[in-house]
Amino acid sequence: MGVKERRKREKEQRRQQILDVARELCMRKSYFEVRMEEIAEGAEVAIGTLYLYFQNKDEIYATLCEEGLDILNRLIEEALQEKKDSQARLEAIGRSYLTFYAEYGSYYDVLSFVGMGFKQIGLSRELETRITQKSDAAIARLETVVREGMEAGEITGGDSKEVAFFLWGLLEGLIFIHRRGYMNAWSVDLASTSTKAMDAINRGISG
Amino acid sequence: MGVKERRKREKEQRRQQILDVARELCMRKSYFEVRMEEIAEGAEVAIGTLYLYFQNKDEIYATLCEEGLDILNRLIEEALQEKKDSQARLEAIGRSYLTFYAEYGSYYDVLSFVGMGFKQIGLSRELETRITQKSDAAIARLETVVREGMEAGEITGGDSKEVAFFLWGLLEGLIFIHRRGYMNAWSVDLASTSTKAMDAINRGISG
Amino acid sequence: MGVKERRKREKEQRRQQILDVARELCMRKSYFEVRMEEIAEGAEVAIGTLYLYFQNKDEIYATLCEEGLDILNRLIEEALQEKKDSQARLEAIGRSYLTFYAEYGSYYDVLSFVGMGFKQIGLSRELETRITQKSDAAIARLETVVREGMEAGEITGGDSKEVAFFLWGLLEGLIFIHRRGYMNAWSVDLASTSTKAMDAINRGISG
Amino acid sequence: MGVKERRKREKEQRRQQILDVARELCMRKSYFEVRMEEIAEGAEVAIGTLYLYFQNKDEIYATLCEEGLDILNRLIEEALQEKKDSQARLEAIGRSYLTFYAEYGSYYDVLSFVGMGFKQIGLSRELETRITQKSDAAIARLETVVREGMEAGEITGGDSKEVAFFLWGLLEGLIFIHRRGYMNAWSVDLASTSTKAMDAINRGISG
DNA sequence: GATGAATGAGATTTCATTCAT
DNA sequence: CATGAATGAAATCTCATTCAT
Repeated sequence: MGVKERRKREKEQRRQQILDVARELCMRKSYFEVRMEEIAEGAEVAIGTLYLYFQNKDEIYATLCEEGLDILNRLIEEALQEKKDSQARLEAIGRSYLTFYAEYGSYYDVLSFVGMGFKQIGLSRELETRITQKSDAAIARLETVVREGMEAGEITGGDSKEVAFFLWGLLEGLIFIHRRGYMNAWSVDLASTSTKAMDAINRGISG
Repeated sequence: MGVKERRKREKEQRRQQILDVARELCMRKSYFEVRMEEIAEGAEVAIGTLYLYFQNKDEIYATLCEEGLDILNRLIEEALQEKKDSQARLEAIGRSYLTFYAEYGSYYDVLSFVGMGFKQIGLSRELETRITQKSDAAIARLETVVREGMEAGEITGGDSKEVAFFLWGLLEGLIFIHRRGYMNAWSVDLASTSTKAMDAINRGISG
Repeated sequence: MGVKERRKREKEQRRQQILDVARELCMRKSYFEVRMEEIAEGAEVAIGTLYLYFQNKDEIYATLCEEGLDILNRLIEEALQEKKDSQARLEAIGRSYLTFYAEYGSYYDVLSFVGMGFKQIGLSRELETRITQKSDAAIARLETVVREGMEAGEITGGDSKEVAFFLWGLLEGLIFIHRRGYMNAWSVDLASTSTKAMDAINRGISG
Repeated sequence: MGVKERRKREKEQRRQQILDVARELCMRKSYFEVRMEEIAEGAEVAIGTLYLYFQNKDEIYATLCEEGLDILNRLIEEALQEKKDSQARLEAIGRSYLTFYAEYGSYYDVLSFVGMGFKQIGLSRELETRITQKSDAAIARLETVVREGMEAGEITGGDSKEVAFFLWGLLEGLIFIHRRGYMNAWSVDLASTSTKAMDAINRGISG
């Protein structure tokens, strides 16, 4: 009985090991440049073993996306606990996203390809659906906060979806720029810049 | 006499034809997925011909980047003509970027890889330098406008570089999100959203 | 247990198979004309398999050179056993070289490019060093025999290196001529000619 | 009338120019590495022009061989003038060959491929015949000298063809070794070594 | 005669995936 | 379950030769 359990646990561990290595590699190079052999080597398994845990290379990638979205959604949910004020709630979401980028940067890089390259990546419909759902969940959460803020009269700006999108866009863009090295090149600090940006936006949309 | 001229014209046309096809393909797939054979087929030339016009695949890609940056910088410069007010100038730059994305979207996609994948792409130092310079020029232009606005007391927010970066980040992020299809999925309009975002930001940073 | 052993043996066999085919082809055409595809076909493996055993085409070629030099050096060493007289020793070396050409002719052809084309061939420094060393070993052996003969008063002619080189040159040249078909065209026999040449030289240099 | 002549002269000059460049290049790299474009550039003509003067790449190569053989035969003929003694005549031929290598080294490299690679090179039968004939002429001349020496009792060694071949082989081999850089590596001088070799051989075959 | 842009077959090399053990 | 050698399609790039001007 215990044997079966141990087997299952070991299997899950090995699966995670593979994902860990793949994520690490996707952080350093483009997905297209990561080779299955590298993943196998890093995870200390044979190439063939990768195919016991994942249907193909794309599924590994998609699984990373899913994991990343899970983390992001969890971070957002945690950050929203006990925050009543709309401004504070928005700021909490923003901070979650920056934390996600800072602490789970390898997931971020993977995720930034979602949607872009997915038309070309062969994925099981099931996995694609899950990713789309989780992706939507994050946006939906943000939009809800904005809408509630508007209903409470704490936020102005008309359409809650539009406001949600430009808040998201601001963060996404800052990270995009940082990731590509422009901030370092110009000696600009991401944390400071995003704080100021959030403040400015908050002033601009406060009711 | 005219023969030489015509030859030169034809050569330039064919070069453009190759770039047009390459740009179109880079828009639909990742750079890594575009094959030289496809470009050749699309441009109706033999594969070898591509190598008469460009040293290798990377040079084609880099040339696209350079062209894109030239267009963007021109659009920005044109938009800034006759705008005296800082708010108007910032808005003009923002609109230039959106126009660039709308009208030259295929360039945008190519450019969004700049910095990201460049470490892996083998480019002549000369070309790489040109691209970096042109990339910096766009940022520098934005920062100058912000700084002048601060000096004129029309803009607040402390560091001009930080403000410039979050303005850029906002636009970059909105386009990023739009490009990945989220706006369409949520029935959100890019133009409307970005106008509102710029307004909010302007309110937030106006002195 | 036996499985591992058998695998190793099979791998070595396949490696030899590839080298055999490559050597055969290098014998019939110039190295530059031999295509990887031909080698693969001849060895009845896929092209990709070649790259499992050798880093690239040049390494296959270099390995052939190394193998050839090993055989040559072994033949020379064997031939020198139990020969006390300088004349006999020189003759033994000469005969070794002719044997090498006769029995391992395919190696000879490969080796005759060493030094000539090597500047153009991209080799690992390690392999290049090994080849140079083994190449030098053969010459050094010959020179030693000549020098010892001079010290024993059995050989005259002044400089041992010069004498060693012209002995080597004689053999090299005879084989060169034979290999190019001139001897057959003129109905001249290599064995007979080289015996006479060695005799004449021996008379010319005997103390 | 003069126009036609000038045209013909110019054409011959251009042909020579092409051959000069090709020879120079064949000296520095293997024939297979020399590109038609390089030859065209060096000769300051268009690629297409090469094909007005030669049917294909191989014909350029073969023409170089032919020219080389012409020079060699002329040198030998000149050297044999007024030499009565067999020893002197043989020495004269040897010296011719060394001179040929020293002064027309670029031809030598080209010639050393004759016979070796010719099966693979597509040549007009006419040109191939001419080359074979000229190649044979050099050997025949040597053999004649040896035979006359034997008839005069100045040379011993049995078969004149065999003796001729080992004399030729000696020179060929020494140059072969020198050309591949071994003599330089071992600080051995070609001129000195070949003089000693000829002396030794002469002693060995003198009647 | 001269040009040189264009061709396209063919070379080397890579890597996701399979399958016999 | 795990292995990893083998596969072979596909990618980039080269270069002798042609042909319209």
